[in-house]
Amino acid sequence: MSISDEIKQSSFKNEETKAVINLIFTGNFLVQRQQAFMKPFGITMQQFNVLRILQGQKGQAISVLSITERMLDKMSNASRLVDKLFAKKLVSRVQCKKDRRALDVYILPAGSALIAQIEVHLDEFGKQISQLGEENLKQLNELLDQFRASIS
Amino acid sequence: MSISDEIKQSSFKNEETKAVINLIFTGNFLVQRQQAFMKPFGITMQQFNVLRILQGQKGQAISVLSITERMLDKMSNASRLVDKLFAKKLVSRVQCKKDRRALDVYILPAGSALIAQIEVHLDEFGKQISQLGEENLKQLNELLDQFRASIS
DNA sequence: TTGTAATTAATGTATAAACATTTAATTTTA
DNA sequence: TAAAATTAAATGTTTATACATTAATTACAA
Repeated sequence: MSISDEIKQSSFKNEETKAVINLIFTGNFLVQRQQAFMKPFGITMQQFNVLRILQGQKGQAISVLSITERMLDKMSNASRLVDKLFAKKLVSRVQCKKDRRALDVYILPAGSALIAQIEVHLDEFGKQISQLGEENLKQLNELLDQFRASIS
Repeated sequence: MSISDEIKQSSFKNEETKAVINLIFTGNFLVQRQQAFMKPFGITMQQFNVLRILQGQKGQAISVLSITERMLDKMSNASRLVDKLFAKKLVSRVQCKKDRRALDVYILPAGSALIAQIEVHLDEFGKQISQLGEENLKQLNELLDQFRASIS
């Protein structure tokens, strides 16, 4: 379904406006899909994102600030997200010895297990997308990077 | 800045995963930019979006349901958005005569004026994006439509 | 016609986001 | 070193979001 049909708008002022709307719409679309994926596992997309960041550390600790830097949406509160994950016993956290302001956050085995479980589903999702073809995807990624770069 | 640098992730599992993350990130990026644009005008992006939908009606009335169908984020509550715009005296609403369940929502001159004012800023934004070139933008729009289509 | 289903919008509510402020610890600098 | 500035994380608060439910009206079917 083209963006025109999705939002029932027959024409756009110009290709730039259309791209902006198309990008926001597609981003929302993906967020909603991912949220739906996560829901049965009792976790939000943002929480999953944090878990994945921790997983990427391969056992090393990471501070709340570093988590924020790696998050897709830097506005959301990493401190509270870690809180939620802690409450679910998916992560642990201890005061950093080198800097007592900071927290060392680790993923727990239960967290890793949850990620693994969810990633099976995400792989299915990825397979569908791969229909687009590697070349098209690379081009898309490049255009997205260029797009953001065009905006000061 | 490439998506790798933006979220400090040196590599991605595959091009599909990278595209998903890149799309969500770029969507967020745009939403935040647009919100920042709107803020000085005392309006949110969602509210602006509704105003623009009403503007597109060229004076004709539109129901709350039809507004929802045209919205980028269909989860948000068009009823409450219209409420907010009504409180700001940017739109009017009257019970539809043909179907008393429905509301006829119109944009008021003050609403049109606000849109015009904000669109000057948005045009500046569009100019920056146009650096990408018409062809690239068309390709981007096409890839986005194909991308969504690839997902059942 | 009359009861049932479907549709339109509004409302209730728990949670999350956005953003500012606070607290504690560290770094800088006068 | 002591005061000021900066940094890391937590917290407070207002508003928005997600989702379910409700209320009113209309459409449909027995």
